[in-house]
Amino acid sequence: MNQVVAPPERRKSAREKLLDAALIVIRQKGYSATSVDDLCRAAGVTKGAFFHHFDSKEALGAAAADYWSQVTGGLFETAPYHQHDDPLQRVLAYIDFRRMLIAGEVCAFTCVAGTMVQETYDQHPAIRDACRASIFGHAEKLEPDIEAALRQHGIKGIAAKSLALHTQAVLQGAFILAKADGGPEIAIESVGHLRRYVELLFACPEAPREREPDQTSKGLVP
Amino acid sequence: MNQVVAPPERRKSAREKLLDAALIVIRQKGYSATSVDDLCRAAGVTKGAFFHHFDSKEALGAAAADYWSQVTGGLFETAPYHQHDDPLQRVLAYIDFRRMLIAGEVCAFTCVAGTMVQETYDQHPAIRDACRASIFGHAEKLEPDIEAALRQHGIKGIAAKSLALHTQAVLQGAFILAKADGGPEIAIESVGHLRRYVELLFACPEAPREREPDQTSKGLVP
DNA sequence: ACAAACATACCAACCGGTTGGTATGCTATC
DNA sequence: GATAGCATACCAACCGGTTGGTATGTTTGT
Repeated sequence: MNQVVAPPERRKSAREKLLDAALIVIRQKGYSATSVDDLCRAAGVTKGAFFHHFDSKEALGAAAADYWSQVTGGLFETAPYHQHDDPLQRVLAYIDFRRMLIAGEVCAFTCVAGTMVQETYDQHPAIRDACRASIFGHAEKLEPDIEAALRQHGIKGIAAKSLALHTQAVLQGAFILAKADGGPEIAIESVGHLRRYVELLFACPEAPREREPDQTSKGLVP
Repeated sequence: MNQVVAPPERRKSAREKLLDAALIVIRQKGYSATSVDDLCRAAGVTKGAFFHHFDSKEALGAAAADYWSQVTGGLFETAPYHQHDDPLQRVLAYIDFRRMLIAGEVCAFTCVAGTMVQETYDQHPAIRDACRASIFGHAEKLEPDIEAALRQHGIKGIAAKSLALHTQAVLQGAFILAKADGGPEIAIESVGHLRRYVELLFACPEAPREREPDQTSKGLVP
C-alpha cells in the first residue's frame, strides 16, 4: 500500500475552477466584457486548459449557466422554506427566503443567468437556451406549491406557471434596480411588494378574473 | 431674406445618427459587444465623426442613456393614459399602456437603460448613473398619480416611490424573461400580475402594513 | 478667414482561438 | 508485474483579426 491518500480529496480540475471563476467574474463584468484571459487568470489556469475543456467562449457561457442551475438548485433544495405544512405558507416563505438573500454587495446576490441572457439572447442561442432553462427550471420548482395553494383557496383564473414566472420577473427586475442604485434596498422593497401581492391574491374574496387591457380609447400612440 | 428654409428640416447630424443607432444596436447586442465600428457602420458615419462628438465609447454610452430618457420621456408625456380623471385609473392605464407596448420582436420593446446598466454597473460609473437617472426619473413621473391614489383610498404603510419603482422592476424583469423565452407572451402576463397587484392593493379593505419577513426559524442557510 | 464638422489613415493593445508539446495515469498484453 | 500504447489534462508561445483611440487632413457653414 504505497498510495497513502490517493484520490479521496483531490484538488479541483481546471474545468471546475473555470466554472467557479465564471460565476464570479461574469456577474461583475458581464459576459461580453469578460475575456477568456480574465477567466483563466481568475481560475489560475492557462488558456490551453480553457480550450481543452471548452470548445469556445460561448460553450463556457452555456456551461456556466448549467453550473449555475446546479449550484442554486442545491441551495434551494435544502432551504428551510419547504418545512411549512401549508402550501401558501411555503410560497410566502420562499419569497421571504429570496428577500433575505438580497444583501451586501450587488454582485454577490444577482443572477448569472439573468445577467448573461440579457447580453446574449440575440447573438448566442446556446447561452440563451441554457439561461432560459436555468430561470424557467427554477420557476417550475415553485409550481406544485403554488398550484396546491391556488386549489386549496379555490382561486380560479390564475395559472401556477404564470405566477411562478412572475416571481422570477420581479427578482430579475429587482436585481437591475439594485445595480442601477448601487445597493440592495430598492430590490428588497420590490420583493416586499411581490409578497404583498401573493398575500392579497389569496386573502381577497372576489376571484380576480382575466380581463382585457384598458386602451383609453382615443389617440393610440404609433 | 435669402435663407429659404434654412434650419427647419436640416438633415441629422452625425451625433444624432450615432445616438439613434446606439439605441438600436445596443438593444440587440448589448453595450460591451457593440464596437465603435458597429455604431459608425449603423449610423453611416466614420470613426473620426464618432470621436469628434464623444470623448470615448463610455461617453457615448452615457449620452445614449440620456437620449433614451429624452425619447421615452416624449412618448410617455403624450401618451393617452393621462386623460383619466381618477388617479388610480391613471395608474392602471399606465400599466395597460406599458403592457400594450410589449409586442413583436424582443429588441423592439426592451429598455436600453436596463440593458446597459446590467453590464456596466461595476465598470462604468458614468453609464450606470445615466441609466439610474433614466429608470428612476421615469418612475418619479408616476409618483404624483400613485400618491394621489393612495391618499384618496386612505392607504397607509406604502410609499408612492416604492410602488413606482416596483412597477419598473416588474417591467425590467419581464424584459429579461422575454429575452430568455424569445417572445413577449410571458412578459405580458407578468405585467398583468402587476396590474392585479395594484387593483387588489386599492380594492382590499384591510390596510396592508409593513411586516418582518418569515425566517422559518431553524436551519439558516449560510 | 475661421471654426466646427466631418473623413482618412493609422496604431498599439488586446481579442478568441490554435499550435506543438509535456506530464500523468489507465489499460491491455505478454 | 513490467511495459507498450494511448487518452486525458494541461501548458507556453504564438496567430491573424479586431479593439478603442489618435493624428492629420479636408470640407462646410458663416
